[in-house]
Amino acid sequence: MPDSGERTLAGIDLFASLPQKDRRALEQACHWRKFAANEQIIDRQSETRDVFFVVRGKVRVVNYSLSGREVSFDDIAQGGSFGELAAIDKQPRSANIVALTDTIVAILPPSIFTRLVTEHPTAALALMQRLAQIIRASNERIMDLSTQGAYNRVHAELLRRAADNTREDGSAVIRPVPIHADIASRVSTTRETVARVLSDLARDSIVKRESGALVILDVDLLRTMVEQFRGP
Amino acid sequence: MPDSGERTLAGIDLFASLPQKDRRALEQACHWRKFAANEQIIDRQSETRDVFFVVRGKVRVVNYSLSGREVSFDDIAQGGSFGELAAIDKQPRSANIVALTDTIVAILPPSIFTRLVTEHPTAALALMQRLAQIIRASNERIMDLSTQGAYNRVHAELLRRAADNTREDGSAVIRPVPIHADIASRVSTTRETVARVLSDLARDSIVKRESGALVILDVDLLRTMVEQFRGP
DNA sequence: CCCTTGCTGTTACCGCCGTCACTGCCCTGA
DNA sequence: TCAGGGCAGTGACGGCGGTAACAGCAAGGG
Repeated sequence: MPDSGERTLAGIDLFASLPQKDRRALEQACHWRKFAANEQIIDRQSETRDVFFVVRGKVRVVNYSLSGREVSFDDIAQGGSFGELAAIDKQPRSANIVALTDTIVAILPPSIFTRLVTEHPTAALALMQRLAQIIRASNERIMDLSTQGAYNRVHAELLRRAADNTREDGSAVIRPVPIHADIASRVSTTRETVARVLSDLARDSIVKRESGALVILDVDLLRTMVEQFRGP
Repeated sequence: MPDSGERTLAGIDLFASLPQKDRRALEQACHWRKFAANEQIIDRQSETRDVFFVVRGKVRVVNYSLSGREVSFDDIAQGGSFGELAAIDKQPRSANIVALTDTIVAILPPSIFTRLVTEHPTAALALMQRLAQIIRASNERIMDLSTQGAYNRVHAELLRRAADNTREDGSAVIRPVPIHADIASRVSTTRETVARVLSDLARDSIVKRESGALVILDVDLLRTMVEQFRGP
C-alpha cells in the first residue's frame, strides 16, 4: 500500500465536521514536513505562529525548568494538532514540541488558520472544545500537584494509563511498559520515586511486570488507594 | 448617579468588539442576578451550562481537595466572564465560583451563547484568546509547582501582585495588604509558610508593611532571587 | 463595653521525597 | 562477540516545608 495518510487532512480531528472541499483547500494551503524521532518541532519562546497537524506519528508537549527538570504536558497522537495558542493570541510559543516517533505534520500559516475559524463556525467550536479540554486537564493537574503526594500522583497516573484497557477480572494492562522517567515527568517527580512506587506495588501484588507489559492486578484497590489517601 | 453598569453589558471584555445592537439583544436575553460577598455562584460538578458576566464586583475561581485544602485558580473582576467551559463542551462545571464582594452578574443561557460565537467571529476570537490566556497561565503554574519550592512560589506571587504598581525608585506597592491565606491558596502552600516568607523578607529589608499596604522595597532584588534560585 | 471572629506571627517537630551514588540488566551496533 | 548506552532498582542522607499549637491584635457587633 502507499504511505497511508501521506498528504491528506482526512484524519485530523479538528476537521472532522468540515466539508470535503474545504478540507481539500486546506491541504493545498499546508506545507508538509517530516520529522525524525526525538527531533524538535517547536521551540518554546520562538516567534512563529503556524498551526500543526499530526498526520502520522506522535509528538510530545514538554517544557524545561531553568534547573533542567523536564515537565511534560501532553502527548499528541495522529489526528491531533498543536501550535494553536500562538496563532490565536499572537504570543510566543508556550512550550516545546518534540517528535516521539518519526512524524509527518501538515503546517498551516496563521492567516489561513484564522480565516478558517472565522468562516467555519463548526471548526471554531471544535477548536474551543479542544481548548476547554486542555484547561480541564490542566486544572486537574494543578489540583493533583497541590493536594497529593508524589506517590499518589504516580498511582493516579498508572490508573490513567490503564484506562480503557481494563479487563473483566478487574485487572488492566499497560503496554508497552512505560519508561519510568516518562511517568516521572508527567507527574512531576523523579525517576527514582516512580521505581520505588512500582516496587512497593509489586511487593503488595497490586502490579506485576510481564513480558513487555505492566499488569495492574487490582484496579479497584489501586483506585481506592488514590481516593482515600487524601493528600498531604 | 444611578447604579452605574446596572443592566448593561457595555463593560464586558468579550463583547468589546460587538456591534451595539447585538449587545442590546444579548442584554435582553440575559437574566440578571445579585450575589452577596462570599456567596457561592457555581458549584463544581453541577450540571448547569449558563455563561456568566461580571457586571459589577469580583469573583473567585476555586476548588477544594477531598482533604479540604483550598486551591484558588483565578480572580475575575468587573468586565470578565466565567462558566464558558461547560457551555462549550457540555461537561459538568470544572470549578466553584464564589463572590468576593457583592456582585452583579448577567447570566446567558448556553444556546444563545453558542449562537453568539457561531454567528460572530469576533466574539469567537475573543473567547479563544481568553481560553488561550487561561491555558498559558495554567502552564506557568504547573511549571512553578513542578520546579520551584514553596518559598520561591510566594516570592513570584508577590512580584505578580506588584506588577504595574512599580515606582521609579525600584519599589512597588501592594494594596491592600494581601491576606496570607489567599496568597497561600494561590501558590499551593500554607498560611504559615507565607508568614515565614514575609518575615524573612522584612528582616532582610526587602519588603515592609505600611499603613494598609505592603511595600516591596527592592523589586529587582526579589526578581533575581526568584530567577536564580533555580528550584528543587 | 466586652466578646467573638478573623488574621498574623512564631516555635518545635518530623516525614516525605529529592539527591547522590551505585549496581546490574538488556539491547544494539561495531 | 563485546562494548557502551539507556534504563531499572535500591539504599543512605538530609532538608524543605507541612502540621500542630499558641499567643497576640484589630475590628465589629450585640
